[in-house]
Amino acid sequence: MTDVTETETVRPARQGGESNGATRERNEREILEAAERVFAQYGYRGASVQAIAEEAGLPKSNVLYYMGNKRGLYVRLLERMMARWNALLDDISVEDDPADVLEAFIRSKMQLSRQHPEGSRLFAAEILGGAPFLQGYLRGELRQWVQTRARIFEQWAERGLMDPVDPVWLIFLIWSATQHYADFEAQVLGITGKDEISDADVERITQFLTQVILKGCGVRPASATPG
Amino acid sequence: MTDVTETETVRPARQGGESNGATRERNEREILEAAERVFAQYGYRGASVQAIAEEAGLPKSNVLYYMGNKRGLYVRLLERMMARWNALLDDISVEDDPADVLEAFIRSKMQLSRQHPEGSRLFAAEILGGAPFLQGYLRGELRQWVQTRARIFEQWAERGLMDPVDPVWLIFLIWSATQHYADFEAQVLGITGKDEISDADVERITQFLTQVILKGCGVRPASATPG
DNA sequence: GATCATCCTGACCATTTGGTCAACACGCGG
DNA sequence: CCGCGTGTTGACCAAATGGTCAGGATGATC
Repeated sequence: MTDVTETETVRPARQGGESNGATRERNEREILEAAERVFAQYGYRGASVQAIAEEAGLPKSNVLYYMGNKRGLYVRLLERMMARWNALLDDISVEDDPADVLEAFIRSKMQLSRQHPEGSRLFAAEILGGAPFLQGYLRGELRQWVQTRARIFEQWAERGLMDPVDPVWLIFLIWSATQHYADFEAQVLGITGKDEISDADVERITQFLTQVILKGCGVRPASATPG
Repeated sequence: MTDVTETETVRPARQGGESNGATRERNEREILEAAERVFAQYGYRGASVQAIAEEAGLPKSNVLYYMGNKRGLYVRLLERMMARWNALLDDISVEDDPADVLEAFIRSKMQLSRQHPEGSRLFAAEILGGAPFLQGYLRGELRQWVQTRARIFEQWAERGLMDPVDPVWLIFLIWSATQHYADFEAQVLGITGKDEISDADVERITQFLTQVILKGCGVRPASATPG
């Protein structure tokens, strides 16, 4: 044991102080990202803490140290996703232009799927499995949000600004059409033969959806040149 | 053995002959149904053979006896679902009326989601996880099917029978909108407050989607009264 | 009544699961 | 130098995982 070429084994990334909670912040971020990928791919039951740990490049014990347990980690991810979702649901009014609102709606929803595909898939997997953790959210906040919007759509219809379509199903239509490109990405890629969905594709799809849906419910496109 | 109230312990469902393969048929059907539910809810990794067996009311060993192993059972379910899918994809021609074809497309896809919600969710979960078992199908058969249809849509557009929208994205739009009511059923129920989606609901949704999508891509509704 | 094909299933196995815990590393303020 | 708070992690655990297998049950056929 005189030859000392390998005294310490590997040494962990960083221990002890490192000023403030920088370590915690960094590791938590890493773990959350990894967990989002794994949960999105395998669902809650199918994902293993071990797999998440490997994806994050940490020992399993370390993941548990930061996140407590699997369930807590999962819930935290769901809440983060719901927060992102809520963030883009700003208020609208009857006075707004339907075309503007619908286009913004489609565009922002599309961007959410684009910027957080794993989060989108995580959400989808949760709903697919019967939404065991999100029942409350669906029947509460989200339901309220939908009803508020639906009311406005109805008023637009009364004012002749759009066809009298069922507003709830219209919202579902927009959700499904936009969500599709995150959740069913594998299908989209397989069929189109692409190996990724480019920014340009996203823009074209957004315009396609906007065009078809606005026209489909009788909304006149916003006049780009007023007067 | 004169008093015959409980001679044999419990007695399995049925053993031995039972004429032909009736037992096999019945048990396989039972297992496939149960497995479809469980896989749909938890995904491939998350589903356990034990859970499937309990759902089917059989010992785990029995499930393995009939199905060989988990993977084989899963693949068999996927293939069954693809067969159902293919069954409704009859051929269309450029000479057909776009409105008829699109409406039939939406309606049959909606019915598929309706009649086999678990199968739909199973398929969705598979795609969500990156389609590890369905890569071949997506890049082969399904891709061909989409391209054939797309060609026809383009020809319709050239003939002025519909707007020149991208046909592939139109197909994705219809898929996503219809699939949504199976895959996101929990969300739909949570938000609408219903406890099930009725036949009447399905009919209304079908008509809503038909109306919006046909109008949205400039297809004139089929003239119910010719002349 | 022996043979056979089919069916049934408890016991068992190696591996993986989520989770706990004690031991330890580190820097800082006393 | 001694705690102390924070971070790290291998060893360990009971339970569940997918899968095997031997032993037995049953009815049809010869």
